[in-house]
Amino acid sequence: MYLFNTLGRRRVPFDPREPGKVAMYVCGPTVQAAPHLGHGRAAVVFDVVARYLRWRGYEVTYVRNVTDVDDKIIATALAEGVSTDEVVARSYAAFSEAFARLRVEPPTVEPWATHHIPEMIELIERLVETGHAYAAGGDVYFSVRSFADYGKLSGRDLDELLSGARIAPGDHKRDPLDFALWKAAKEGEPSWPSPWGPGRPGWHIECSAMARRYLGDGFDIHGGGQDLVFPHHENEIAQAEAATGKPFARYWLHNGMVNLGGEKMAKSTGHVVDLLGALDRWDPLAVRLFYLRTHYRKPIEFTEEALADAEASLRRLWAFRRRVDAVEATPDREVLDRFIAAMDDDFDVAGALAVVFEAVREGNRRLDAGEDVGGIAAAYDEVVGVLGLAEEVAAVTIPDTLAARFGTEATVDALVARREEARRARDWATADAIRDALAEVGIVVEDTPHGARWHRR
RNA sequence: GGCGACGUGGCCGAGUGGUUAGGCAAGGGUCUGCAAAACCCUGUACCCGGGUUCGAUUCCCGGCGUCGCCUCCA
Repeated sequence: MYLFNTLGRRRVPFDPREPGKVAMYVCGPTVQAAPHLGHGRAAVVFDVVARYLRWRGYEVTYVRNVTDVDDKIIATALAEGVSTDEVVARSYAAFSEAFARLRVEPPTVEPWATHHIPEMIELIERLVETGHAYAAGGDVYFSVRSFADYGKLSGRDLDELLSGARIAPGDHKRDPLDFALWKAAKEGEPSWPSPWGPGRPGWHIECSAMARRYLGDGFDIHGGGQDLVFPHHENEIAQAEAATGKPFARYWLHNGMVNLGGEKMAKSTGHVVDLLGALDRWDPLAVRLFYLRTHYRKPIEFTEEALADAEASLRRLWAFRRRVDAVEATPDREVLDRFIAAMDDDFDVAGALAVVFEAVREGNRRLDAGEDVGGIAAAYDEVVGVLGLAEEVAAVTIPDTLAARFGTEATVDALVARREEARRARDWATADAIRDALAEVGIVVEDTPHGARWHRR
């Protein structure tokens, strides 16, 4: 299995810290506002990474944090005249709902920043003790120049960074490159006691502290959006490695951005497509497929056509599976092997999807020929399950009035049977009327040589 | 300006030194009461200019273009 490691910018063999086990940490959302399409991508991408690794037999510990203390949360609360807790609760609920609808499995651990202040303080203390950090005016800063490896992830050169660096008013930095580990409390802000006085953690320290808390040093995979490479992940490495002298994370994976009109979606500029809104408008799994059909490291452009396209592709997949009843066969080995070959190559989901579509075509062909498709259908269930794209078969209820019109019970099966009866009698008018009536309540009926089949929408 | 990624057929999107990716859309056909689904057939694409090579979309150099990071950001 090969991964593209941002650290080193190369495709390298994946070799976990402990055989058979994978420890991974992914930067989760700052619960400040409603999620947009970009947040969904990161969640789905790493969901598939975790699902796939588990499917391949690894015992995966997946940690995805929640950042619940931050400048913008405070600003939003202030602007709306509500508590920060309220802003956090509202945003967290929206993220959770969106992720669930995208069929993102919950991580093994979902640590909240504010529940890990002691771990952060401890890490900061170690940095101060070892001379990598200094307190100034109630703040504590990381001394970037004290960490020789600074820039190794993002490929930055300290002297070139200088031009962009700045010291904001009120900072007590000794060097413009330094960044805050701890910020002294200001009036009306949430704060916690610390050796440097009341305050709150800087953004970067939480991830270093929580990743170490749950996964230890030298854990396997650290993921996040490409926009976090610098400075966030660079800083995480600096803090953790300066404090411990040990490697922090071994493989760094970064997902590409979701663009809108050629430009990255960004919360700060309001240049976004609301995620929950999109999930209302399109099938959530079509949104999931929209994310998945492009390699995770590439940017994707949001367009309505792209979503419609994904929906059509999904329907093709699902239509095949509906043609097959219960599957108890052994999954087709070739399909599985080709799927694995694609996924093992830095999670080439697009390539893996091609395998699925080819299997579907072969399956349909065999069904048309009256041949057995058990192995293919079983393989389909395996791989589509790993990708989280299987159709959800929900219970269907229809109004009694509809059934009454055609003199039958209020079940889809009863109406379909009634229609079959009409068809046998060559009563096309009744047959079509039933089909139309079912269509109005979202049921599609299709005739096959072996009788009618129906499905939702 | 610095660092990095990318540029594939109507659209989306993998991949490869020389044999069909795949999806969507389109046209033709088979099947079918109609419809839907499905299957078959149809498109020889890889930014531009050099170079390496028997041969490059695939490697190297240059150019053009797009995007990301360099400030909060999935």
